[in-house]
Amino acid sequence: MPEKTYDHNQIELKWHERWKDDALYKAEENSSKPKYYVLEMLPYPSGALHIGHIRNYSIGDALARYMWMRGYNVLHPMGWDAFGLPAENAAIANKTPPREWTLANIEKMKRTHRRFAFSYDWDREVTTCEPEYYRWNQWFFLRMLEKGLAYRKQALVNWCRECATVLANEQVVDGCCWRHPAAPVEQRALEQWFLRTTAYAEDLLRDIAQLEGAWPERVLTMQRNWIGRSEGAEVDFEIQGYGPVRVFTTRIDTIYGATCMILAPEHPVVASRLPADLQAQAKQMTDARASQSPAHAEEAEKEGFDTGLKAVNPFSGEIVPVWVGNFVLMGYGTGAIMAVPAHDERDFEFCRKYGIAIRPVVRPVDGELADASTMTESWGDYGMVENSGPYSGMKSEDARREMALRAQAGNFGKPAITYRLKDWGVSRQRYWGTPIPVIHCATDGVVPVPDEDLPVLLPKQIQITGKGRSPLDEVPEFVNVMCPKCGQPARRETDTMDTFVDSSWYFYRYCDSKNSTAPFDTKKIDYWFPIDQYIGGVEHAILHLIYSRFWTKVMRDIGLTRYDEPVRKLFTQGMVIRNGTKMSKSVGNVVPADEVADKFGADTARLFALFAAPPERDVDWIDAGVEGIYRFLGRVYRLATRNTGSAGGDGGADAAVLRKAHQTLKKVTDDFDSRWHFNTSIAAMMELVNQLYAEEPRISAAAMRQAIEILTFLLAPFAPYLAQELWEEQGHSGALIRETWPDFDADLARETEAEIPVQINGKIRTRITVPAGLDAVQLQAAALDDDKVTALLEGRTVVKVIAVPGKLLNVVVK
RNA sequence: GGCGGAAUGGCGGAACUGGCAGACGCACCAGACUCAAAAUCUGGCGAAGUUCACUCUUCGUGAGGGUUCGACCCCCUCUUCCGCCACCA
Repeated sequence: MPEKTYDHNQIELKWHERWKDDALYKAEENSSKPKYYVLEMLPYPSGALHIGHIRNYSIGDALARYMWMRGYNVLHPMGWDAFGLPAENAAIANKTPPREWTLANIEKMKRTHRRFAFSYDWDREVTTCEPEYYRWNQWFFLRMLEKGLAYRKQALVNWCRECATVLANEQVVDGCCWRHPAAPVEQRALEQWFLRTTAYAEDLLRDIAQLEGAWPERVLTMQRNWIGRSEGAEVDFEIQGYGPVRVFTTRIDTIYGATCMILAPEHPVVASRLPADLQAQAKQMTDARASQSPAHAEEAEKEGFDTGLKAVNPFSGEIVPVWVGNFVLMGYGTGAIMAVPAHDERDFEFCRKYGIAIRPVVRPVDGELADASTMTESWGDYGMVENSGPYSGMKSEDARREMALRAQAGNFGKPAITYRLKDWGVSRQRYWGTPIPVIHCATDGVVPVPDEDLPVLLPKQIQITGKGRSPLDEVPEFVNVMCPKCGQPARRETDTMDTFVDSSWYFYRYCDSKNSTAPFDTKKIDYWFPIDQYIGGVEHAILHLIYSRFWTKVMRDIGLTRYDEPVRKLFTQGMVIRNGTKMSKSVGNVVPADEVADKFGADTARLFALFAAPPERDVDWIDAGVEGIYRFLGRVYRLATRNTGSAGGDGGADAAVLRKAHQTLKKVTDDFDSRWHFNTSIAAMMELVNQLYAEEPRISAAAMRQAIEILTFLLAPFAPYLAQELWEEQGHSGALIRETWPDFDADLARETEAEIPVQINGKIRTRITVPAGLDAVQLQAAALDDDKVTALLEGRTVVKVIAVPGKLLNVVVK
C-alpha cells in the first residue's frame, strides 16, 4: 500500500469546512470552570495580514488552546489592529471610503483567519468601525465632556502637507511624516479636542505598582518615564509693567542664584508685550524648532535675546532681566523658567554665551562655594544653601520644602508637581473614525449631541479633497444640523476621533458585544476581567497601553467597572525582521500570510513562527527555514498514518520510546506553564519523532500508538489541523480540542541509568555509566571504582572530590 | 546624554538554578532508492592537530581581567549592535 503524503491543503480545507459553523471553543457564559481571558494586540499597524501577525496569533492561539485543554473557560478574541488600522492604511492607499473597505476587509479576514485560528470565530460582529461601536465611543466622549475630561483648545499640531492631515506625535518620525520621510512636518495652530489624561497622571503612575512583576519591567520603565513626574514648586516672578509670571522649578532652593528669567518663544508675554521685531525673532525660533529633527534637539545651539523687560525675584527682591530662549518649552511646566546658571547645565550654557551673571548659592556639604569667575560647569547636586537670606545654612532638601511653603504662605507660589505626560489630542481631520458628537451653535456654543441621537455616523459618500480640511466639511447633509438646544441652524463638528480611542476599550466590548443599552454589562465584565494575558508588540508600550489604562480608570470612576487596571499579565513579543528592517507594510518587506499558508499551510506557518526564536525575541524571517517545519509535519503525518494498525515491531525499544514520549510531554507542559519557549518545545517534539523513526522496527504497535497519541496532543496547540487529522486517523471522532491535556507519567519518564562526565581538575576526561538516582557518596564510589578513572588517577594525590548527583563528578588532584 | 536589552558554528537558535557548549532546524557534504531528477530514508557537519582505524589532544560562547573544584551563566573594565526616551527646568 502506498504511503500517504502530507497534503496540508486537503487537511486544512477539510477541517476548515467542518468547523465553519461550530465555534469549537467559544467561551461559555456562567461556566463553573476557571476563566482565562487571553488577548492579542497585533505587532504592527501595517495593513494586511502578514507573517508578523501570524507570530502574534501563534503565541496567543497556542496558549488559548492549551489553557482550554487544561480545563479553563477561555475567551480569546482577535486583536484590534486587524480591524482598525488596516482600514486607515488602505483608505489612504486606495482613496476609498474606509467603511466599505473595512467591511470588505473583514470578510477577507474572516476567510484568512479561519485558516490560522479557528478561535477567532468569537463575536465577529465586534469591530471598531461598526455603528454600535461608534455609538459607545461617542457615549464615552459625552461622559468625559460632562466631567471636564474632554475639552477643546487651540493647539499646535503636526501637519503633513503630503497627507493633508494632522498627525499624531507618534506618527512623526525624525521630524517627518512616517509615510513621507522627505516631508518635514509643519506645526499648525488648530482647534483640537483633548482628553484630559493628565488628570490621571498620578493614578497611572501609582498603579504601575500593581503591574510590577506581571508586566515586563521595560514597559513599566517606559511608562514611568513617559509620565515623567517631577516634584518641585511654582513661583511667581513679577514682570514690571505686566504682572506675575509663574515659573516651575525642581530646585527652588537655588532661587537666590537666579540671575535671569527665560521665557519660551511661544509664551503669552512675547505676543502681548514685545515689539514686532522681537516677536518675529521668537517666531523664527519656533519655526526652527518645528523643522528641526527631534533627534538632534539637544545638540542645537542655545539661542535667545533680551526682551528688555525686568522681573522681580520674589525671595531676594532682586531685579533680573527677562530673556526669551529657544530651549524653554511651552509645553512643559509653565513655559517660563528662572535661570540658575550656577546649578543647571542648560542655564549655565545659555548665560555664559550671553554674559549673564553666574552666582553659586549651593555648596557641597563638606566643600566650599564655587567661585563664579572660575566655574567651567554648573554644579547640580544637593548640598548646603548659602547666600540665600534666611535660608542660608540649610540643606537643599530642607530649603526646597521651606521655600515652597513660604511661597504658598505669601501667595506667590506653591509646592507643585509637573508631569511630562500631556493631554491626549484625539481630533483627527480624517474621513474615518468615530465622529466627535458635538454641534457648534452660534448662540449656544458647543452643544453635545443628546444621547438618544447617537450614533453620529459618517456619511456614505465622501469626496477626498486633500484640501487640508476634513472631507466631512464638504458634505452639507452631515454638517448642517439644527442646534439641539435652540433649534436654530448650526454646524456639526467634523473632527473624528483618533482610532486609539477604539482600541482603548474594545476588549470590554468583546465580553458583551451585542449590548444595545450600554457599552457593556458590568456583570459580564466582572466574570472575565481583568484580562489574564495580553500579548503584543512592545511598540504599544507608551501609546495603546497608556490609553487603555486611562480609559479603564475613567470607566471605573463613572461606575462601569471595578478595576484599576485592565490587564493582569502582559507579554511583549519580538518583532519579525526581514533584511535588517522590521516588517511593515510601509517599508514593503512583508511576507504575506496568504502566500505562506497556501504554499505550506497554516499549521506550518504558525509552527515556524514559534520555532524560529523564543517569542520575546526578534526573529529574522528566512523563507528557507519554513521547509524544515513542513518536512517535520510530513514526517509526523507519515509516521502516524502508517502506524494505525495492529502490526508493529518486537517491542525492544518500548521502554526507551515511552520514556522519551513522557519526557517530551513534561517538557512541553513545563514550557507552557513557565517560560513559553515554544522553540524548545517544538525541538523536543522533533527529537521524539526522530527517535520514533530510528526505533520504529523495535517498537510494538501498542507503544507506538501511545507515543503517537501523546505527540498528537502536543501538536494540538500549535498545529490544530494536523493534530485533529491525526486524532481522526487514530480512530477518534470528536474534536481533539475538547479532550483533556494529558498528565505525564513520572514513572515512565524516569531514566534508569545516567551517563556522568568525570572531570579531573575541571577538565572532562571520561564518562561513566551508572544507575540513575545515585547520591553523591554512591556516585563518588562508583567513579573511583571505574577502571578508566583509576588509570587516570594513577600516581596522583586526590585532594578533593566534588560529586553532583545526576550531573557530574570532579576530582581535584595534585 | 539617560534608561533598558543583546553578542554562542556558514545561518536561526539550545544549554531552565554555576555542572557534558553547540539540542533542534536551515544550509552544505556523502550514501541508499531511482534510467534520471524531485521527494523520501540513512550518515557526516565548531576550529586545529593526531591515528590504518576505534580514537586522542589542544583551542573555542564579542575583548581583557577576576571569583570558583568548575563560568556562555556571577563580578569589574571595555567594544559593538538594537530598542525607547531625550534641552522636561
